[in-house]
Amino acid sequence: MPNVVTIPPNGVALKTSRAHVEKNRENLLDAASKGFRRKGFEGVKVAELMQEVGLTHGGFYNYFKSKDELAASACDTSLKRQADCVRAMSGADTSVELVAYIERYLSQASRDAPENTCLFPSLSADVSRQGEAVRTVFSDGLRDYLDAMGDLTDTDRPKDGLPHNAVAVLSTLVGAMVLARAVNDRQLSDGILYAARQSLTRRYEK
Amino acid sequence: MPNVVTIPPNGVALKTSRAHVEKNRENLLDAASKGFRRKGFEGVKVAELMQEVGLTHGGFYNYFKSKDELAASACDTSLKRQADCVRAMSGADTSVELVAYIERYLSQASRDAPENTCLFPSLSADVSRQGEAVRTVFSDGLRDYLDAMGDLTDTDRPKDGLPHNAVAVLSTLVGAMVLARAVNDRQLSDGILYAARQSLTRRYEK
DNA sequence: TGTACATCAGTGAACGCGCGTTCACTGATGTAC
DNA sequence: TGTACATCAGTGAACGCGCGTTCACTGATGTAC
Repeated sequence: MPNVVTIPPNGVALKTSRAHVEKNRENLLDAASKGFRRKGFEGVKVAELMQEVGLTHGGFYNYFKSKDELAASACDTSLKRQADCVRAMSGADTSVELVAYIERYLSQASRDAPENTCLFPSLSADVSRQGEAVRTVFSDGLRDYLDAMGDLTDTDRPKDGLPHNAVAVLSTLVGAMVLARAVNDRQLSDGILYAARQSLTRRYEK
Repeated sequence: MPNVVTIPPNGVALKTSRAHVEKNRENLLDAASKGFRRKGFEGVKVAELMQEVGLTHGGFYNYFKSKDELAASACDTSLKRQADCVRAMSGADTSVELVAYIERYLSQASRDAPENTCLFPSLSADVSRQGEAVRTVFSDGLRDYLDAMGDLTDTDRPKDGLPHNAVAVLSTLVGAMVLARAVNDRQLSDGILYAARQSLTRRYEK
């Protein structure tokens, strides 16, 4: 039964097949982004992915030219969302929001749910071994993210340069999470998160 | 011509075949460690690796039970070397040595030569998706490394706990390097290294 | 509004390649006597 | 010291599996008239 969604994911019956296709594409990008973050680029299999969104593997190429193109698209979408999320924090008290962000970022919950959290710790190493398309998307996304974070961390920053504090903060966040995830030993992992959290929040509290 | 090394790598003729085997094993571990750091675990192929040390693929299993076991052994060896390297720094002026270490760690040369530098940025993400053997080796290695670095960064530290400053420093080092390597854009990459370097050295200079 | 046709999402078998691993075999090394 | 034998590093063909990608085909959708 092609082109039929019995129980549409969003609870609303899909009117046209064009909307249906669009929805499938979104589901694919979403499932891919989650999969990539949890399992890495090579850990995501095209056939599995298609099954996840209720299709068979052959149809994949109606949506993307290749797995590489999917990777680039999925990264692009997720990176944009991330940067927007940071930008949305430029509220009243940036210090409070920043500290909250740091604590959420380096929480045990985030460590255990890479598929729902920041791309940088889970995918950066993979990206460095990917093709130019993915790397370019990633570079743009990172620039954008740092720019957004710079509004919180770098009060007087150079016009064209990088927000240095944002770089330092993100580096610590990413490094701590990367190490905490690699480690086998719960106590060590928790300790790494805790120490990094302390170091960062001490700098930005009040 | 098995068991014959015409031009021994170290310039000294190998006396016995037992020494020969030992040498091959060392070469394998070394080549594997370098390969893993540059190309990731999946990027290293058994056949290529064996060719690199002048053997054919079939012989691999005389040395290791599996590719996984190689990964664990290679990580173990390299991690021990790393920690020793940090321990060797506990000289007269720790501050100077630490700053020099940071600057070397976050240099462009290090970024461009992952195969010769710290395992953590290049392999941590991979390790989190590896089997328990590798992860345990990695955890032990990281603990050891942090302990060594703690002697430089944490003057009064808790007996059994983690050296917090060491965790913070290493996190920043790792995160910055991971991001700098992922990025496609030379200028952005250099900027990340520079900003992270500044942030860290400012903290430990004098 | 109804009909004929083109388009295209979706299917699943098949392809082709890469790669970890196995295995029968070779020949050198080292040892027992 | 010399000889016979066991051991084992090394070889390369072959296996088996997984996976990205292709392709011929189906049938529903959407459009032209």
